[in-house]
Amino acid sequence: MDTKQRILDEALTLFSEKGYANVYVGEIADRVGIKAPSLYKHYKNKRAIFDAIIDEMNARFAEQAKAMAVNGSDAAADSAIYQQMSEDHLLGIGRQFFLYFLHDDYNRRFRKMLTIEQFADPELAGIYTKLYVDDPMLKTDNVEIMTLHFYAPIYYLLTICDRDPAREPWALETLDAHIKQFNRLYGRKKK
Amino acid sequence: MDTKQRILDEALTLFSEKGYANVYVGEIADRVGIKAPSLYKHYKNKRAIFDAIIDEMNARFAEQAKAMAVNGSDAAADSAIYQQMSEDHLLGIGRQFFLYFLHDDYNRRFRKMLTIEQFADPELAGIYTKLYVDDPMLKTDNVEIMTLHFYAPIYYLLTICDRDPAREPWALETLDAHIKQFNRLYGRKKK
DNA sequence: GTCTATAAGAAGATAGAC
DNA sequence: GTCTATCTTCTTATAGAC
Repeated sequence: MDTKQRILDEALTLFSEKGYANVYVGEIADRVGIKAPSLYKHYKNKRAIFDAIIDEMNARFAEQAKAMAVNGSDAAADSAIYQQMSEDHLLGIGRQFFLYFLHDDYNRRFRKMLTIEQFADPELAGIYTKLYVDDPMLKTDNVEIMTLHFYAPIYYLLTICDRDPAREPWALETLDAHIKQFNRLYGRKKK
Repeated sequence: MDTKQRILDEALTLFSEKGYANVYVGEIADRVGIKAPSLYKHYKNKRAIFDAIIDEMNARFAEQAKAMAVNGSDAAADSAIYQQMSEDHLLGIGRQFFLYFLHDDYNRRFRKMLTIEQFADPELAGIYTKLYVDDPMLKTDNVEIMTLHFYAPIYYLLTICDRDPAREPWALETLDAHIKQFNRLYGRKKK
């Protein structure tokens, strides 16, 4: 990875742990293995590093959305989507989503950074809401509440683990129990 | 309100909007109507203001918990608690909880401040988890998932409104729809 | 592109008069 | 308890050599 990208990477790590204001350029430079002034050959100033992270993220998620769009836009089938899935399939989807977002380094750091910075910058609040509210929710027909009932507990468990990673085993148990119960309440297929 | 308390109040407001590091002592002093150095007659340093907020919060919530304990510790009845309630009663509980936490100034500001600072300080993470995970959850018998299904969507809607207050009307509609659906899935009494 | 040296400014905190 | 003046430290950012 080139220096310019490594700066972004280390900066994101630090921002996600301490927040933008608590991270000093010298700290980022240290981690990259250069001195602070060298960093200014790659980025105009500290804010430009932050903005570059946001830009990169927007690009990544746009790409992800494009890939999703292939199979995710069949609105007519939405209302039946949960009933048609087997419990095992639902469990798989839940676990996959949960573990991916929890452990994928980029997602985890970016989510934590947004959590910290959301109230200071309306643009960041908008990005957060888009990623964790608007994008995941199926709003067609009457499935909005069903999706809320499926998704909100998963989101809730995710934020708990972000705060306290030691709770992950409990969260995974709870996640499974949640989805089984969800399937009992909403589902038709039993296996 | 005396100056010492007003400092706490203005500091909490600022911390909840911008985070600890982005708030300057001079800014707090300005809002109180004094100069920064005067502030040091009331608190040893900036951190002491923050700590005093945490202490005051701990005291408030401890008191609140004591009041709750009078009627909230009947574990044996927990498993039936949701079934025995009418839909209107459930709706009332949900709305009351949601609106109180959203609009009570102290709760709102304190929650936002914790959201911002949680990753920088394990103690704050612990407080957040205690307030929004451990305390609200009934862990007795098999009600844990049922409570999760009732509570997680409410918590989720709360965080959305913290980020974007304009979504409150939508959140209230969604809240009602959630609870009605919850009651349909879990409840027995219909009115 | 990286370094050392350093400027420029911000922010926390203290001294001492009133 | 509040003020003005000031100190000190920290942090961003630039200058200029290599």
